Amino acid sequence: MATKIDKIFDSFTKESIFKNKFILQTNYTPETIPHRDEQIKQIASILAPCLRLEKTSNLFLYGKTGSGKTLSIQYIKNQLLKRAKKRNIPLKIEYINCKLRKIADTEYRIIAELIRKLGEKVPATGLPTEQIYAKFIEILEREKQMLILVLDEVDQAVHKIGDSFLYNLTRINSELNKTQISIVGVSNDLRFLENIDPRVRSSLGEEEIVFPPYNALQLQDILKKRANLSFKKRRIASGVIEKCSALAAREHGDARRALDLLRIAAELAERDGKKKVTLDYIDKANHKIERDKILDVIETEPKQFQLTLLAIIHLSEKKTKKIFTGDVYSVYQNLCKQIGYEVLTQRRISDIIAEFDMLGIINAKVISKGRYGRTREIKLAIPEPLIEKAKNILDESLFK
DNA sequence: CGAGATTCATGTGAAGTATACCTTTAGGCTTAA
DNA sequence: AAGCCTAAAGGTATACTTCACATGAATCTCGTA
Repeated sequence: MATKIDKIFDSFTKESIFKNKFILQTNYTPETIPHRDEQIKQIASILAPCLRLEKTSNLFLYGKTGSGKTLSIQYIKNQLLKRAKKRNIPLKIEYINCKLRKIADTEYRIIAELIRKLGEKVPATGLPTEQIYAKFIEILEREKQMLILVLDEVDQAVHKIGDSFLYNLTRINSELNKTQISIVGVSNDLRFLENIDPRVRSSLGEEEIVFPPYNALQLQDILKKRANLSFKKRRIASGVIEKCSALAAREHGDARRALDLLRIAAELAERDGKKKVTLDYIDKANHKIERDKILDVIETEPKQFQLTLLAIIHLSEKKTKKIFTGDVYSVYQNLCKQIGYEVLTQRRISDIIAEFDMLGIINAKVISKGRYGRTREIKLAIPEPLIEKAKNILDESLFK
């Protein structure tokens, strides 16, 4: 045992593959952002007036995951803040990711989170939403300033809670005297603005910028630049970068995916005590990412959600037949009785199943079986080899 | 045979309920003058 | 009398339930050729 642990420590104290691992991590904002010059220029010119404390147009950014939206807006945020600081301009830019559950997935929570970012405390519940807005406005009115509000993944929030909060936000300017507020919406869904309140659409979509996916060559370029900074010399076998790019390009040009692949591959190689990242580690990394992503979601889900998922897993193991809501519900009921959990109604389970669909853990489609009614046709979207692990996690968290 | 009507199993929206938590307020107790 | 603490009152957000109506194609019904 001791020797095993020694080995692990050895591989870490021995010289590392990395020179600076941080550079490959997802929250790192690089000095330059290749292949996004056009977009950055556009965003910059749209947001520039805020340096003169003029209200800028609201802005909307579209693009698939890993196409550089968040990165670009963060980059510009930093640049603007740097300048603002130098010249003492009261500019604030707040970034909120609307997808985060329990943090920013209701109107109340979004505003509350915003207030917290501005450095004030608000209770998690109990206040009227109206009052939260009032407090928000009050904070803004304390001094003359410019606020740019970045709402990442707004489509998620709107899908869950509707677009009224966007309307309220766009309207808030009319209640402000000293401060002006601009909104930058970020969305993965290209058709997002089509389905929302026209008033919001015209206000929020004053300017729109599309981020096209990176192609394989661009991905390679990005990876090379980052790899040079992040790795020591000659630690990457030939073809590794190319393979990462190719895999990520297949996933609609997701640069984040490409970087994760490279970083995790290197971590795995390092853990094995290797000095070079070779091609086979890319495959391992690919599996690991997929696994971690799914298992992590499963693990952090609330109990009732986990029970529902377990019911679906049981069903998908047993029979190859299609799974319907009714089946899931009866298995779920049995599970609840078995473990001694409270049984929720089918209405609620229906919603929970819909949420799993959104998360991509399952694929569910509403179908009509004619004479035999209407239901969701459910398919588990967890890769075969992961199902056992998923089950273990669920058992672990439910049965103890 | 084909057009409508029917039917089933559940989707889906609206309104209601329980719970946890917040602020306000009134009363009671302590304290200092 | 002023100050402070506490508990009750009154209010909200959230997760869930209840109620009621909407769906939509397979199947049934029945008039017609």
